[in-house]
Amino acid sequence: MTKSPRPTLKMIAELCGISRGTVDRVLNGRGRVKPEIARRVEEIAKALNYQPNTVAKSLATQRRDIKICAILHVQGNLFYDDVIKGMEKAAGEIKDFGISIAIKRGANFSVEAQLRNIDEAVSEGFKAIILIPMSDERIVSRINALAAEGIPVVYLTNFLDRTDYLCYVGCDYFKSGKMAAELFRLLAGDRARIGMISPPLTMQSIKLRFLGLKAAIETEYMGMTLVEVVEIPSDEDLAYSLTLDMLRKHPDIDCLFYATGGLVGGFRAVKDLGLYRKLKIVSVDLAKPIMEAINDGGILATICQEPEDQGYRAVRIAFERLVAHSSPKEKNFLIDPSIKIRQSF
Amino acid sequence: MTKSPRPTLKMIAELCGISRGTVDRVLNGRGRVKPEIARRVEEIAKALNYQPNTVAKSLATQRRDIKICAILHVQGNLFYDDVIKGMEKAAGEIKDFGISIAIKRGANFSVEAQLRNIDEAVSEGFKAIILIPMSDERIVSRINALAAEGIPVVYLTNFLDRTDYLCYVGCDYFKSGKMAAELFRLLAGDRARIGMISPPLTMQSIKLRFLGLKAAIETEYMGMTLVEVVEIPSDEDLAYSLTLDMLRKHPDIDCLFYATGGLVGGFRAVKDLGLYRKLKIVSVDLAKPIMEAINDGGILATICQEPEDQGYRAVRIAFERLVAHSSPKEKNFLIDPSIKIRQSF
DNA sequence: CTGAAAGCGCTTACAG
DNA sequence: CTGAAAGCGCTTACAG
Repeated sequence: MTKSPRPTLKMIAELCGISRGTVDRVLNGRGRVKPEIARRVEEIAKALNYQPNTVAKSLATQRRDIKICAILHVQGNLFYDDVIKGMEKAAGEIKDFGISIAIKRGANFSVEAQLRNIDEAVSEGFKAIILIPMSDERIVSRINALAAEGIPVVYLTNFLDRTDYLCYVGCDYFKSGKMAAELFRLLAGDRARIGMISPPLTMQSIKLRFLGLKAAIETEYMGMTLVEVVEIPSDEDLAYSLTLDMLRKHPDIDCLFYATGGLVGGFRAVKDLGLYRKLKIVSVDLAKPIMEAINDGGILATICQEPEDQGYRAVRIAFERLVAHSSPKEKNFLIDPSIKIRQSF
Repeated sequence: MTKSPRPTLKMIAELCGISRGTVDRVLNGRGRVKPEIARRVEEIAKALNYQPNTVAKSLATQRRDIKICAILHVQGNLFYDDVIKGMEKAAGEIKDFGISIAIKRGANFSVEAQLRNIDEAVSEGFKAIILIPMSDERIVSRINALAAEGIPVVYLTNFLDRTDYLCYVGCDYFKSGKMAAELFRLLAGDRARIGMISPPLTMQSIKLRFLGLKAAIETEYMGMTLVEVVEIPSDEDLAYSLTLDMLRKHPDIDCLFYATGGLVGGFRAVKDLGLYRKLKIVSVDLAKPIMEAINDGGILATICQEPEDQGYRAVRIAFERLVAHSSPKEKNFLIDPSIKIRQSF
């Protein structure tokens, strides 16, 4: 949307009466330039509002293959497949810039595996890392070491306090908790009585969702009750017995917020109690049993976190950092949760 | 995600024992090459799976500014502001490719203005056009003429039959109609009685939404009734009187699908009848009165069409055509409708 | 500390 | 019909 010819390195060099190499050194902080010259170059660059041409930049550096590493831990739902789909889409867009992306997968929720993957990525010369960080002290200090080595880190989905990172890309979990409250109001009325089944609240992101729901109930939906919150990992048998226990203990529960795996077991419990399609159930994400239950009327809505979009964004942000040395406008890139219902598919 | 060095024009030239210029002529169809040479070049290119480097391509053609024109007609809601926001985002990403984008706005729903804008764009040398086409014979033939001149057209939001276009980017309106049906089931039960207020059904896209709702009711929600459909433009006074008429005539209506502007007038009618917050109202898009009514509990949900995403996509598709000469994988790029509720904001 | 030159992978006059 | 050369805007050894 500009008209006048965009300023180039060459123009600056001519205006300063020096060579392009020197201008390049100044503007890219490659050192060894006489201070007064450096100052002059910077002035002129600013006066012209010089913006380096990223296309030319990339072409010039094309010989060395710059690599981004995405480190994911495996999980048993469609989530990561979609994240990867988004990453691959972005990869296609940036490959002509001489930037490629590799994906490393570690064992499910293993801190050791994640540390190992990070070490590998560094020794293999990756220039940026995309990571779903485990909430662990060792990861925290490893991340900060990365920052010191000049390797930018983009967090995906989960967030780590007290670390030096480039950007966090993830769903607005707090909001998704609040949205669950509103959904229950729409489905069951102002006095909904909610049972929540959640993954362990140790992960920052998971906890935020719970806090969102809680905050909404305490401040805006005061007629509603959060009857009980049960934390379970995605284990079908545990899900069965814990869901059963909760519903037996609280026959007044009319809403279930199923924010984790273990849905097959959970549904067995709901059915055994004759509550299937009676309880208003809202879930999270899009695993296969969720899709089936939505079609079947067992789940009324699910709150998704747009995994494909997350994967795509994370790569684009790392890319822009690498190619234009630019940091994202927002330190936290929060993707809006989206509500899916039966006809959404 | 490839390993072996990517083939270049130069490699092909060397393998064929000819110059890069000639290879370029063959691969870009610039003509005047001896057939047997052309054949050989094409063979080798295919064998190597040669993909031109778009970054280099763009740098080479940077001297001439390639322009994309987006032709919108003004409308009184936030929709176009968001579309433009998305376009500007894409514009930022592609400016270093030497491609810029300009936006022309015509009078609201004026076929003449749209034709004029198209003519202007052509004579000003735009290389691609993004357009919200009016459903009109003159537009149809003008579009087809564009195609003949080699100017690709990307449709936004609305779609035109029997035309030669590059891609259609828009919301899946049929699906959004079906989603409305499911929302009413969730909000009012299996026997919901729905009144629909829609913009004139002449626009393809608007009609699809209506058809989606109708189809859902006829095939899946057979207990529900579509009591009446009233078509009104976004005129507050008309909206008032027509909404009033409809609700008086059909006191059994318990759901309102407000798929157009004129909401301020419409709400006045609803309030005058004492039905505010009693009727289950679902709307479409995100104008200001909609936001207010959602916060107020007057509207329970609104089905949005992600205008920013649409604008962004349209530009990227035009861009990819211009720079890589590639057509999008899908002729129709349907963006999923998204459901927004009170806590979504 | 600085400049001249070659190169990234393509396109484009120009000459023949 | 074809090739040699210059150029797009940057980076990178290399020489001094």
